Amino acid sequence: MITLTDVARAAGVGESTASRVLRGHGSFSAKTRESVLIAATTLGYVPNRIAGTLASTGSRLVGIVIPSLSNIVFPDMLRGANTVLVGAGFQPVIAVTDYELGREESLIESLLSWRPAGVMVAGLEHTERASAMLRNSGIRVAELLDTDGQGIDIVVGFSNREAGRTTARHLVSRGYRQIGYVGHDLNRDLRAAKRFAGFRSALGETGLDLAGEEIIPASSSIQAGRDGLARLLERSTNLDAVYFSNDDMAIGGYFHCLTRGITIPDRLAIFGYNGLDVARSAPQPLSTILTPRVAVGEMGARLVCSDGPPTVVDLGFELVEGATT
Amino acid sequence: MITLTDVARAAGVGESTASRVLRGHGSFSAKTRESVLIAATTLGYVPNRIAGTLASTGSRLVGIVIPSLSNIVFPDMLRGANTVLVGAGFQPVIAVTDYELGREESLIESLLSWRPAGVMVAGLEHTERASAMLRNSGIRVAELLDTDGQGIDIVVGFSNREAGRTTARHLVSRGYRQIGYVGHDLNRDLRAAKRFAGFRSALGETGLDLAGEEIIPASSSIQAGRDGLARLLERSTNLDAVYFSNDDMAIGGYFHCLTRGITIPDRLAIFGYNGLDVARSAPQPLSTILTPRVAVGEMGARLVCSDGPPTVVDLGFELVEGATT
DNA sequence: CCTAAAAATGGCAGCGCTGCCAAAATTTGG
DNA sequence: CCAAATTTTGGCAGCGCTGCCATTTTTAGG
Repeated sequence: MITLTDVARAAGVGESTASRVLRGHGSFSAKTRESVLIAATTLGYVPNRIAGTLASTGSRLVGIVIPSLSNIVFPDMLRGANTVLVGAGFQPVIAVTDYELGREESLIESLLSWRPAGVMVAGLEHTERASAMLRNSGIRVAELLDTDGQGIDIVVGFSNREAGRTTARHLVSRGYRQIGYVGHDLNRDLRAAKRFAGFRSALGETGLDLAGEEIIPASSSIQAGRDGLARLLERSTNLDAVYFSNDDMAIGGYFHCLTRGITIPDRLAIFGYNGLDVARSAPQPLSTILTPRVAVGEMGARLVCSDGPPTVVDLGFELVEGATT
Repeated sequence: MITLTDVARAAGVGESTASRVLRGHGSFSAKTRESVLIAATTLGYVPNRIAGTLASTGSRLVGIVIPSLSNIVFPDMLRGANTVLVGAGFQPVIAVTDYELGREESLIESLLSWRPAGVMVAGLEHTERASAMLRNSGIRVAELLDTDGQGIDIVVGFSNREAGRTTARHLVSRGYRQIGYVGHDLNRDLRAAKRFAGFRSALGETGLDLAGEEIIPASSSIQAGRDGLARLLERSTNLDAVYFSNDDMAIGGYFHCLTRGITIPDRLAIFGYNGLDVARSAPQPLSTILTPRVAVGEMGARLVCSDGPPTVVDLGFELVEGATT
């Protein structure tokens, strides 16, 4: 493997000179520059950032911890973060927790051992030890996609609880009274649980109660939404609206209605969460809450790369009145 | 920052002993183990893998280069790779090229500077220099999701060309004769271009010609498929089937038909590619080619972590007869 | 042409850890 | 109880690079 020393020798200069040329740091003559560059190219030199990082201080790595890659929300956020990070000269290192806090803890530990410049993690809930590690790491920590709780350093997101509340108020104001819920595993998806909690509480404040609920014990999917709604409607025949834990589930519900010839929104209203493309482009655009996922990733990345005091940024959400309520 | 030396001193042992205990390598007494572990915990020691990697040889990093995070195909593949990689003690480092070969080149360069244990990259097409860097890197290189071409080391995927051909033969055997195509930017998505090429050539072999095509210059999306089909049908009114560049596009087309009351498959047949959930769970399951994306990621990761001769693994694909042809 | 200031350069000590090796401690077997 | 075998341990030289500093070369100014 070609090292900087090899390049320096081939170019007939000292290694620190070669290093300066290759990094464009400090001063060197045009002639020197030339010969070093030629030597590097000729030898096919690939710098060793491991060594570079150890020698200097601070890597250009940023750790990103997300629960899943299957739920498009996280790739979306990742995309926003990636754009900003790469633009600022950082490399993302991703870790996927599968919605398990224990795994999150060990992944965070492992990420920190790479001495990243910062860490971005989805959500505010972590194990005691994970929180402690993040707090003591001495690097910037951004917690994303949720503002319902106490953050460590940087928090960028929106209130899931409030999203649930907003949905409930919307449905009630539209005249729906027999409202059901179809959701997925809430023990793992803590943010979906917060939405549901907000939804129930706002519903309660209007004097209403949930007219039925169906929670499937798996992760969210279109098929799960289809099956969930089918089961719910078997039990609760008089529903006039259903709130789904997210758009995937809601689209499944929508498909179920199409299949069964259930008229939307007259016979049944449907409301989702996320504002996915598929929801927007459906024959009847889904009524949903549009979340700024990409923007959260961008803003989180921007803040992680900067310094400043701990910050909370609420990017809000937007209720999209589709054709299903 | 706490170093191994600090831990060793606190535990009253030498640093190599502390290192052995912490890594569970070599031999040490139970008593020593105890005191080192206590010291490490007390001090909140976080190992520095940068230093560790430099001192030993070879990192536990694996670079993954993909064109996009928006197209679910890549997160799917990533998921498969991630599972295997993490299971084998590796950390993925991802880089997103935005379908630009030039950017791919510089990302590969940057990844290699982390001295990864291996690299996984989507596709077989790279710039001259990127190929050279990969070839000379001395590490395992897996090229994924495509087998139509010459690989560098490990190739895991399936033939996109053949997928296109299979689709054409299927449509023809089903009796369709006026077949159109709706696609997205083929200059960037090389694999979609290969499918289209295969499709056309197989169609030609049966004596047929494409009855119309509409290529939108943007990346694929449901809305693009909707708009694309709408435009195509304006021009070519007598089509009996349409092949879409992928399922996102096809679902868009499906939605267009639902909206316009175009009966599927009687008035118009629709065929996609990928086998996405949304396609499978739609009221009329989409006829499509199911690709083993997750398995490709898994297998690629497995091979990248092992040693052995250069290999090509064709994982094939499956034609799923839905309700839209 | 000489001196002072500025620019360019090279040497070398680490960064924190691992791997090697020799030394010390312990166990085994007779 | 002792020698031999085995286990445990610590010292130290790097891994390849950067940052500091001293030295050399060049340029500027008189």
